[in-house]
Amino acid sequence: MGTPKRKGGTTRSSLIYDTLRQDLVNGRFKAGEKVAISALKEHYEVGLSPLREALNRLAAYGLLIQENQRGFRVPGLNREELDDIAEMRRELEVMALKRAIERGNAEWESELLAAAHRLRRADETSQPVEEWEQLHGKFHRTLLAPCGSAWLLRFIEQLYDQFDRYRRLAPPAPQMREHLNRQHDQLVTLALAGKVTEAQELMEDHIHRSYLVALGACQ
Amino acid sequence: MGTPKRKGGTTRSSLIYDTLRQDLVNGRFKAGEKVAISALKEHYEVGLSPLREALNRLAAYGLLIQENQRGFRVPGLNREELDDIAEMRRELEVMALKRAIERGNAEWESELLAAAHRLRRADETSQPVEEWEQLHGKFHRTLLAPCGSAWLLRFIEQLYDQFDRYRRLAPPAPQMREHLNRQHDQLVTLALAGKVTEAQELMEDHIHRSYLVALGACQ
DNA sequence: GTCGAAAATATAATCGATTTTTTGAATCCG
DNA sequence: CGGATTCAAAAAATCGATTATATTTTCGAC
Repeated sequence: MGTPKRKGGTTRSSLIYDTLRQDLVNGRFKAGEKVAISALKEHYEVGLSPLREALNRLAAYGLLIQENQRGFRVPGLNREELDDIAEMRRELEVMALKRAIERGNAEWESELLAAAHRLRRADETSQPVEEWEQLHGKFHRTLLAPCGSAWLLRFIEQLYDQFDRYRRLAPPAPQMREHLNRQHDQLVTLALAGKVTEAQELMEDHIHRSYLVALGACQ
Repeated sequence: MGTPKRKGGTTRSSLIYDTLRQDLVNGRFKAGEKVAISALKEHYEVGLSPLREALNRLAAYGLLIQENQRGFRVPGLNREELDDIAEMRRELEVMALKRAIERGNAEWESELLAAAHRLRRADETSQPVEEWEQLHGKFHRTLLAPCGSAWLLRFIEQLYDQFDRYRRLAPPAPQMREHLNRQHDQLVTLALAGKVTEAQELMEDHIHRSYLVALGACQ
């Protein structure tokens, strides 16, 4: 019958992968630190096999560093790496934005407006930070989604995670944050109006300002 | 002493990863096919744990598709995907080439000449194809190596592998191949002369011609 | 014959234990 | 003392077996 016997088709490996990815991006592990596998095992109450599979995936994704025979380490935080990440994010997101604006359809416009609205509301009602982060990521993904390139989106997602490791660790900058929030709405306006160049310039500025905030994590 | 007691620090997991990566890029698995884990286990004479870790890495890298509770599949080959891969490769390699030319030093110039020479020689003496492929990859990596962005190089490497899945499967096109080989030397000349724009244009053409060859794998 | 349910089989995922390698401390010459 | 060497403890990697899930087959009712 209509029983919720719906199988999500999930696996311990994937669950722990998602959890660890979140925790790594959120800076819950000290940068540069060695990963104590058996401690994780205890902490997350998970077996060794699924845990190791998740760690292997995370290393291939770039959120961990794998060293043969000596396990996994959390990547360090340093300015040069952040420069690289921010620069690549800028290049790729600007590229994707152009394509998204040119290819986005009416359905996309609605979703984009909705995502921006939810983000704005979460900010005004000062929701828990994790809630806001979720909606923020969702907004940026929605904005670029119709760019037409699965690989481009994949790389951008990866860079976004890398970038967020720094940004979430940086000290709060309320004024800048407010400015960044306003830019989200401006991005929507320009995107819906089809103003490619202006939207691209705004995106550059948006990422640059975020970069300035994220820099605070490097000292 | 000079004893070859050099510790490679390798692991079964990494060995099987490298082997599988090679075999996947070389098209030794049918596209779209489900991966029979226990068959691989036998074939490569490896245990289940290291094998699964390697498969997880390959899925995160994009050479396999992981589906919870139903194992791994080899990605299919289709034109749209190839278009995406080639287009991204073009964008990113052109970007990297500019930076590499601007930042490459004398040491790089020597290595680039050497890599081009080895590639040319392998072609003239008709070495085994695997030898040539190795040197070809090495040449392209050397060309872009000093671009200064680890992430850019990482993405390019990934796309190169994806692209090669198609190219190596495509029927031979000796005439085009010869033209592509000449372009390698021209790329070196332009790069060493610091002619950024011309080198970029040549790179675009090079990737486009390779794309035309690779298209042959789609029918 | 065919559709659907239920048992049987095959495969994926996970566990617990073992082996291998690294790390860190203690020891031994020079 | 300093530097290498050995040994013990810790950690990583791997194995063999078990459990859970998907897939195939069988079987009975229509």
